[in-house]
Amino acid sequence: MTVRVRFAPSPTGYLHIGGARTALFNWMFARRHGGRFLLRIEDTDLKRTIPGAIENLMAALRWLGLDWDEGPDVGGPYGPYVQTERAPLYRQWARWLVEHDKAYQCFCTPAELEARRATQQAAGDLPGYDRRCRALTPEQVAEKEAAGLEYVIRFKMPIEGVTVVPDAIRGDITFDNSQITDFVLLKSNGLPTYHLAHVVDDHFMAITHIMRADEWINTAPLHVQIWQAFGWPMPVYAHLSLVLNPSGKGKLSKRTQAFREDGQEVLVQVEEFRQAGYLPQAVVNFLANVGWAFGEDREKFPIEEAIPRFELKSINPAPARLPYAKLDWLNGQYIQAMTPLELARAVKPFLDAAGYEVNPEALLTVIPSLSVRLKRLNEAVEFLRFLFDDRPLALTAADLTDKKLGADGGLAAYRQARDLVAAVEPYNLEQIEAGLRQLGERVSSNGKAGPFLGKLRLAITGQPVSPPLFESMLALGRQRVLGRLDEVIALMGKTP
RNA sequence: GCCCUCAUCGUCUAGGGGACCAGGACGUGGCCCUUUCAAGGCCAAAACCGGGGUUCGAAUCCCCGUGAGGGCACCA
Repeated sequence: MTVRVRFAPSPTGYLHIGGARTALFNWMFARRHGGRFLLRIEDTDLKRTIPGAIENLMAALRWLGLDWDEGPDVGGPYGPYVQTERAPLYRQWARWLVEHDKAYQCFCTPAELEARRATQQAAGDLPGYDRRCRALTPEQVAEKEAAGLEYVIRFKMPIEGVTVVPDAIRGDITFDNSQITDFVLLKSNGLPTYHLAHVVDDHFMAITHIMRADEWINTAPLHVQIWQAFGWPMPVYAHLSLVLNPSGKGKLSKRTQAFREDGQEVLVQVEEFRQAGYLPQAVVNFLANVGWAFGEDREKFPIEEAIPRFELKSINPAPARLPYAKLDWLNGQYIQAMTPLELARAVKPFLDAAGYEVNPEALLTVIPSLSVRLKRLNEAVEFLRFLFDDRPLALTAADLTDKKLGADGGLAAYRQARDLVAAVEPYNLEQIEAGLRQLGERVSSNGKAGPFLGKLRLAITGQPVSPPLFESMLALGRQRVLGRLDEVIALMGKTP
């Protein structure tokens, strides 16, 4: 039997990082077993559906490299893959349940239900439907229907006994049936709730394993009962642990912002990770380490290598916060592993977005120094600002002065550096470095080039943090370097 | 309130009765290297929630606490 799994998001928001992990685990499982991974859109909540969500979901999944074998866009033998397009199917099977005494029509209005819930709550009673329509006689039902009253279809949950939910990660979970009310299967607008829709779809789409988030555990007994009512073979359920807020308080939600304990906001939507300059390989690698481990004490790995090792039984059932700091480290590792050309290409869109005109040659010059420094691609913008921004340096003479550089604090040294830059031939890394290093050693009281080169780097880039001096000079070009040195000399000359 | 799940360094995890005075990674601290910032190298601090059992032996199995999370919708 071929393994068939699905990722079934509702288009009520953009793909968030927790959802991405659920998708990843399903995808890995499918790939591990040579099975099929399908994408199904669960859009039965018309009120909460937001425009553009499906496109965002698909784009995010694609960006992560989680390709689906069947889905709304690619089709497949079990379509359609959008629930609102399958509405007649759910109605048909809801009716079947009513006809077989497994479900019933309920005419209670939302207002009535809410009022009763309020009463229950006030009395400290167990909230939940009181099942009054379950006792309706066929005549009463016919009467209400004839009167044109709207109704929903509710499942006839067994009143007594227990329901066992087999879970591939947690083992059997037993629920008292008295804890579960008669849930709505079909809403009055004719669309199904999740409970009915997922069972019908997973059956007709021949799903073999359902990997979904922990939050579904409590309704799983209902789902087990629905499978049994239909008499359909039940797929394997595996409830993945929740991804918590970084603060550890509450689950990560796609609709709320998330904060760390120190109050700093963290990214939640997959799209935000892309915009912040994270690499998809890094994000996927990162996610694979939350709730699952590669083994052999290995944290960094291409996902392809993880696939053959992926097992349901090795999934950790404990809820986890996302270790965001580790993502930064991983991303940095992946950036370091890129070739200069790859990195240049990856960084370019971020520079473009900042309005920086990229001179390919200059960019390539500083790429090697970027490689070990960047944690996120978007950091290149700040780091390379000096290359694109010729505004006068926001520095004071004091910033550029060092006692070790003589009585004038270095003014003479800068003048010599200027002459050197003007004359050096050819203008390349080796020549620039040889000349300036020699100069630095000569002008510094301790005989080391360090102090002078440090100040010179600051003078030329104007940034406390930048690529190393010589690369920066090369990328800038001789004329611009001379211009900046003139600026510095003028500045220091004014305030001796 | 009721029900369900979970529980190893700050965080993510390895561990599935003796191989564990508990391993790795990130982060943190120190040192080295160094023109800034990084990267890199070396070193360090840092955990089995508590209490009972079971057993010759428990991080590993059971029970009870406690804590954290989830659920109790015509939302998914």
